[in-house]
Amino acid sequence: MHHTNKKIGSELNPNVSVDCVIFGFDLEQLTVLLIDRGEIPSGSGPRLALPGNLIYDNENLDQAANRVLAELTALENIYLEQVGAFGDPDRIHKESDREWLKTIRAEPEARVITVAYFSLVQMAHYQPQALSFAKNADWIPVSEIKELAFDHFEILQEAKEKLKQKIKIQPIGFNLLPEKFTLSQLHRLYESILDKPLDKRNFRRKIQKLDILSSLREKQKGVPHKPSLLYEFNEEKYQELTQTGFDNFGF
Amino acid sequence: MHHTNKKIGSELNPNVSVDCVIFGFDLEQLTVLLIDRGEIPSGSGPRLALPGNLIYDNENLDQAANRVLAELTALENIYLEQVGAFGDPDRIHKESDREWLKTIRAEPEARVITVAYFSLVQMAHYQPQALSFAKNADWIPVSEIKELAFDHFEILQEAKEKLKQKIKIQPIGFNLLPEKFTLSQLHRLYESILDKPLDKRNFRRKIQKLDILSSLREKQKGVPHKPSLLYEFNEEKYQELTQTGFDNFGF
DNA sequence: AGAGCTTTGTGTCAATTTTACACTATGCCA
DNA sequence: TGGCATAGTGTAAAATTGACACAAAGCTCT
Repeated sequence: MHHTNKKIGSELNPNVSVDCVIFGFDLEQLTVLLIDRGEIPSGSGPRLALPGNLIYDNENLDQAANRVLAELTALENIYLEQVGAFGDPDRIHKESDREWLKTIRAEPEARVITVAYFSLVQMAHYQPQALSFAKNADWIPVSEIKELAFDHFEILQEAKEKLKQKIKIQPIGFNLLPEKFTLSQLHRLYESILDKPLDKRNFRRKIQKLDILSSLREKQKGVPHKPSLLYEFNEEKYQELTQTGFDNFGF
Repeated sequence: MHHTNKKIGSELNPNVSVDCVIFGFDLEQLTVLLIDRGEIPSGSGPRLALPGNLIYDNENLDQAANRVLAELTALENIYLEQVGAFGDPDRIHKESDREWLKTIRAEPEARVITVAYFSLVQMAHYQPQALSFAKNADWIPVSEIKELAFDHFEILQEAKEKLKQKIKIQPIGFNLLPEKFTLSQLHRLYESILDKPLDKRNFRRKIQKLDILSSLREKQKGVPHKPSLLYEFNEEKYQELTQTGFDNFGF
C-alpha cells in the first residue's frame, strides 16, 4: 500500500463527489458498509452515511471511487460499477448534514453533485481502516436501514435496484462470497438480493446449467447437520460464456 | 412556451454539464439528434456533438437535461432517463474541442463532469429551434456515426446499451413512434434498437400477448402494396401491466 | 449407541415459452 | 390484368419453467 504521486499539484473539486454503496454478504443477508458519523451536534438526524468524498481534479470518476474504497477498506481491484449522478440543489436540507459538512469541508455550502457507485466485496477481506472523517464504519443489513444522511437512502435504493437487474444478467454475485462456498449460500445470496424466495431445486438446476461452478471434492466441516459440498467460481468458463452472451438468467 | 424565473439569481456551475442523446426513429432506423458545430477552426476533428450545456446551480440534473432538450427541440414532457456521469480529466483532449469551448464557455479550461441522458422523441414532433451555440442540428442514423466531439461517442454507446436493456423490460419504444403505427414499423424499431433481426411472426405474437396495443379499424393509405392495419399504444393497459410487473419481454 | 435435529441434495411431470419455418392476401402500379 | 411488394397468419418440436417431497449425512444430547 504505497503512496503514489497522484495528488501532487491537484486540487479538490468542490462541486463533485463520489459516494460508494459497498455491499457485503454475511452468509445470511445483504449488508452495506456505512460510516457512523457519531453524535450529531444538533442532536437529531441520521448518524449513518455512505462513504464518499470530493474528487480531485486530476482523477477520473472511477479512480475517485476506487480511492474512497481503498481509503476505507484497504481493498483494491474490487467490483465497482456506477449507479448514476445525484444532484438536487437541496440535497443538503437536513440541519445535521449541514453541520457535519462544516466540520469536514472547506466550502460546506457549495452545491455538490455526487456520482454514486456500488461495489461488491467479500466481507472477510475487509479490515477496518483508521478514518479521519468518521468515528467508524460498520456492516449494516440492508433490510434494517431506514434512513441515511443527505440523499444517501435514495442512492442506496437505486444501487439495490441496479444490483438486482445486473445479477439477472451476469453472475456478479460471486464477488460477495468467499472463494469456497456452498450452493445454499449462493442460493441465500440470490434470495437476499432479489428479495424474494427462490425454489431450491429450481435454483440449483438453473445455476448448474450455467456451468460456471467447479465442485471441489471437499465438504463443509463442523456444521451440526449434513455438510454441504463446496464449490468455487470458475472464471474461465464464465469468460467463455460472456463471449456468447447470455440473457436467460432470470429468476 | 413562456419564460420562467428559474434562472434569476442563479449561476452556471462551471464544473458540471448535461449532455443529451436524443433518439428518434425515421421508420427505417434509429437516429440521433446531433449538433453540427460547423467548420472547426483548426480544420480537423469531428464537427458533430451531442447537445448539452453547463447546469445552473439552482436546478437539479433532470431539470437541466429537460432545459437542454427544450432549448433544442421546444419539446417538453419527453421520455428522459439518465445514462450516467462521465468525467475523465482528459475528456477534452482534442484540439478542435478546446478551440470550440473557447468560443462558448467562460472558463473553457475548467474540469467538467458531464451527466448524460438519453431521451426518446417522435421525430415528427421536432421542429428545429434557433440555437446560439451551434450552426444547426440534424438527425443522424446511429449506424453512420463513427466519431463525435469530446467523449460523446462513448456516451452514445452507453446510451444505446441502456436503451437496449430498457426496451427488454419496458415498452418505452412507443415514445419513438407516431401515435398511429403499424406492427411492421414497431418490428423494425425493435430490430434497429436491438441491432439484430427478429422473426416476424414471433415478434408479433409476443407483442400482442402484452396486450398493450389497440387495433384501430383503419388501414395505411397510399402505400404501393398491401396496406397494414394501424395500431395505437394503450396507455391504460400498460399501466395495469406495470403494476403486476413484467420481466419476460426478452427478444 | 441411539434418537432426534437440522440442513443437504435430488427427479419428474405438466404447463408455458421459444424457435424455426412458408404461403396466401391485399392493394398499388405499369 | 399481371407483376410487385409487403401484410398477415399457424404449427410442431424443443427448451424452459414452476411446483412439489423425501431420503441421506453429520452433529448433539442423553
